[in-house]
Amino acid sequence: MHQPEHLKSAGLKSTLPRLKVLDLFENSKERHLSAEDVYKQLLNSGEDVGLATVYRVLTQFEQAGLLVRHHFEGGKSVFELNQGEHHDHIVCLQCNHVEEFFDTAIEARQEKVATALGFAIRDHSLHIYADCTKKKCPHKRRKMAPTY
Amino acid sequence: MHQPEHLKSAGLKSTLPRLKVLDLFENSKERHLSAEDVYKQLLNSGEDVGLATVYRVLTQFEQAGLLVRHHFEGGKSVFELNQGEHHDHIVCLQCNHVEEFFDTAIEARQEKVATALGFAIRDHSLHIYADCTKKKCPHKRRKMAPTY
DNA sequence: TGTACGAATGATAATCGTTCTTATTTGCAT
DNA sequence: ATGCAAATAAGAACGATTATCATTCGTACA
Repeated sequence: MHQPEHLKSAGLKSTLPRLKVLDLFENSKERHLSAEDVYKQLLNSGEDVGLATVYRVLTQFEQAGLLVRHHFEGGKSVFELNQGEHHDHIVCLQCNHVEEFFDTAIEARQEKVATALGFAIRDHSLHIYADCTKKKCPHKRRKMAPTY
Repeated sequence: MHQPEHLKSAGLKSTLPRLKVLDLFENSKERHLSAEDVYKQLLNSGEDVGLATVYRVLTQFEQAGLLVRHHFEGGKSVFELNQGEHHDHIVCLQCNHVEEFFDTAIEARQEKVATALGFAIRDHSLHIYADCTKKKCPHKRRKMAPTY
């Protein structure tokens, strides 16, 4: 477990809540978690964290570059581990599962378009909302609130 | 003024608040308005509408296909007239002005990617957040809350 | 042209995700 | 060990949005 170094190098004290949150993202089945998701999972694991702390920690991790924040439809922020390579998202409308993809052509065209309009891209988000074409959606249907 | 027909054909009674909101979108300088924007502008015009009504009407118009809703960063929904042709958005980080664009290559690649992953696209949103490359941002700086 | 009835409205309470406040606890350098 | 700044938990506060409900309005029909 090399997490304490992650935190230190990010200029953050190595505290229990922070370690737990980081651990959750590194070991959870779902890559994409909302604050509420993180909070509930920690409570279920017997941890005693406050919701406010979860929000604070997630924001700090985002600023430290450990996590990436996404705004899918539905009003709540969703976070995932920052593993360097940028990617876009396709959200299954049946089960809310998130698939990641990266397309060089799309990225390149975005640069071209922005340049043509006189802008320098700082960030972008491309979300595709789609239906599975398979007869039975292979993604496990979620009973709880969508996690994205 | 052919608005009453718009409403009728959408299965909506032609009421004063609805006419006023539609009129605002058709005549406002800004294409992109939030619920709060609409509410304030109507109040400034001397109309006596309730905020709840504005939210209700905007949602109905979205469902009727008269308006399109966008979720830019910042937590609030922004609406614009639905004029048929889909387009994506580039948001100026200096002034929050929204520029629209459409790129066939990007659209095509999205289809390709989705198909390859076994999805049928139902909707998508591409938001580019960028800085103006001109020395002075040509877009009027907003003093009020961002309208996008 | 009036009228009745259901739909639409405005005021306000409630909800949801998130942030702020504050008293208390914790990490860690000394 | 000890002190102090930083971090925490609990809950209040917040902004955007939705729900509730009594009142008003639009319109089909007499």
